Amino acid sequence: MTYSISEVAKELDLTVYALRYYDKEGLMPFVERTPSGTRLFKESDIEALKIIQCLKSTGMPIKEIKGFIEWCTEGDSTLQQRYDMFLERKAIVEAQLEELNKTMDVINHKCNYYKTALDAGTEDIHHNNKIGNF
Amino acid sequence: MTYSISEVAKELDLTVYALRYYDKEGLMPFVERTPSGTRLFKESDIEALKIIQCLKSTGMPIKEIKGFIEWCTEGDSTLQQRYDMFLERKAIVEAQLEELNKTMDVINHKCNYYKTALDAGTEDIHHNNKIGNF
DNA sequence: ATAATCCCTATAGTTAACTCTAGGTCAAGC
DNA sequence: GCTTGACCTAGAGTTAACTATAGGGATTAT
Repeated sequence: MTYSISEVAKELDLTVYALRYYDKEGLMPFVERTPSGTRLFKESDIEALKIIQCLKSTGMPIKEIKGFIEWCTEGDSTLQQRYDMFLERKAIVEAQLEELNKTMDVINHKCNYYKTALDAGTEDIHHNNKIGNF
Repeated sequence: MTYSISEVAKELDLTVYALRYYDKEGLMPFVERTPSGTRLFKESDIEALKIIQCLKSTGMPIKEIKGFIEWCTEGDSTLQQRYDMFLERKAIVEAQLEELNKTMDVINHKCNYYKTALDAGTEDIHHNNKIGNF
């Protein structure tokens, strides 16, 4: 069973344009074609695209993802590089989580700040501990 | 006590170019100038910039942040909007955290996958449960 | 008093990741 | 056999957020 590019786009919630762009950038060397050139996506291709989306969501640029895909096509000789890459990604995501949690703290503070001000009817309630002009 | 633009840039770990760009985009209407036009940053300005950085880190575009800054200059009549905005940001950050945690799960799976393959010397160890071409 | 070093504005250039258009092919339905 | 709709490529255009350059003014160090 295979899927057309528009079916895959719908499934992964991205555009047909984006998929063709990924292909052009070398992220999909595994996708086969009909004799007339139409892409045929297998189930495993969709799984591969999900990994690509995962890497993208960590902030990895497409050119680096391409490098990873190339390692994959080179077989077992690149296992170490690929392992190291995922360890590095793990560290990056850990840092992002930490950052995002700090951001959440600030946002929560601001929610409380504005809740209090709104209840009081004025921001002046935060007179001296009002920071940063707002 | 005031700070120069380059001192603020160093403190907040961004470039002088970026700070001037933010100013041009209307994010810093509160920063004062010397008679000759040099920006003078107060402690409260730096705190405001930290909030701006926080909002940016949630993925909020600069034009929207500008809207928030404008509300701030309009006083208590915009308290409700500002409160709603932070509630919305909170929801967004919650969703981002959830996404990032899912990403982390996938990355961890891949770390295990490659650790196992590396120990075995070959990716073939994952024969039938190998998904997505890698 | 002059050179170095900071500051300024205005504006042009950069980059990533799409997004869209033009022009064409191909398979299915009427 | 012809229209319709999905597919294709090549290449131009878009957008956000900087980043850099050119040209000039002010302050500090020698």
